[in-house]
Amino acid sequence: MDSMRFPKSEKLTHKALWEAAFLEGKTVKAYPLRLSFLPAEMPPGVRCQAGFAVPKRKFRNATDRNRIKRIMREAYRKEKGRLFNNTKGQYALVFLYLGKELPESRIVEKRMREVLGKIESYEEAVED
RNA sequence: UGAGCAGGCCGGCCUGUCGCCCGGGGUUUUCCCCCGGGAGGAAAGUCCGGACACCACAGUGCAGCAUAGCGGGUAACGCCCGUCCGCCGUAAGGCGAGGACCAGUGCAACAGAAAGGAUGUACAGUUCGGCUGUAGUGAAAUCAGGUAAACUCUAUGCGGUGAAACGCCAUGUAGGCCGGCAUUUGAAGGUGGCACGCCUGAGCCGGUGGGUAGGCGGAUCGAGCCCGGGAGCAAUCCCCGGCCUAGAUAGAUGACAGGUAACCCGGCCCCGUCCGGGUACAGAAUCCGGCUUAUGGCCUGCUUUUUUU
Repeated sequence: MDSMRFPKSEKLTHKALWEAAFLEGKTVKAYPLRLSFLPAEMPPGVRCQAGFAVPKRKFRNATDRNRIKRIMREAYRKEKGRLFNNTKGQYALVFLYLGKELPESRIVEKRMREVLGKIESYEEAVED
């Protein structure tokens, strides 16, 4: 199973798509994470593209922002397999960190699981 | 040993699991596998100086800005080294916008009658004129002095923009139609804070209609690093040999677990080869040389001295 990988093709790099997902996408929260997701057409072989953001206002040092983004990325990398198995759609995902302090990895992983689960609920509601 | 001064060095290491970026190789559409490399001393602030790119290989004048003993180093500097002077410190050492107030203008606390078109009080002198002297305040009293991180003057230097530069490819700021103005006696545009000057030069302006998308280069070999020798008080320079050392672009260089060194904090009927917890400041973005600021620790030399033995 190669679902633990997170190659460049699964990174949300397209600026316009990022803006669209952030501003127009559905938003779900599991503090300290906020996820905005938008159904979007993906390149062949890619299910979803994910981007991670930490507000500069709350974390002035680039090292802190980098560390939080890395922790979020690791959590997504570990948990995305479940999402791919339980959903069908293709999405652009933007994760925003809402906390004010440096997080612990296991808490972020737990919240990541919750927030991805809400996409599954969303798909079920749309199908009905 | 205490207190202090100067300089240098390090910025954890090991193992495992899962990952990211670049290069090379295998397989060669993909998928996947192997090997190698992958943040800092400040990468930071963006405060100076350059390289590089475009505008005239950036020219003249004005304005503006910067620098300021003397000598040297350097690609260059507001940096560095040496030295004189001044100030601070017992000292080791540290600090200094340290040119000019015989060009002009301005400013000046307290004291004092008065600090620039002054002349009060007391006493004395007198050519009887606020004319002269003394006392008194002050650094200075018609004798002038201080001050330029006051304007200013002198000398020297500085053109502008800044990798979102710039070049190439792609592109609906295109192509088409209508009207007007121009084609060397020149439309229009470029350049700078301004005026000149210089350059491009056959298109330009208005209307109509039409709503897209970015990618690649620049870009990692350079005033480069290391060892040794030489010149010099030193900064630094020269020579021989060796080395290749991050290149992302919503931005890689990581996450987790377990050991361990050093240091810090806390604990103890037990003060140790103990137990528990923690890991400074901080993330390359075109590249160099500096400065400044943030920060954990180690080492060396020096000063002082009775603070201790």
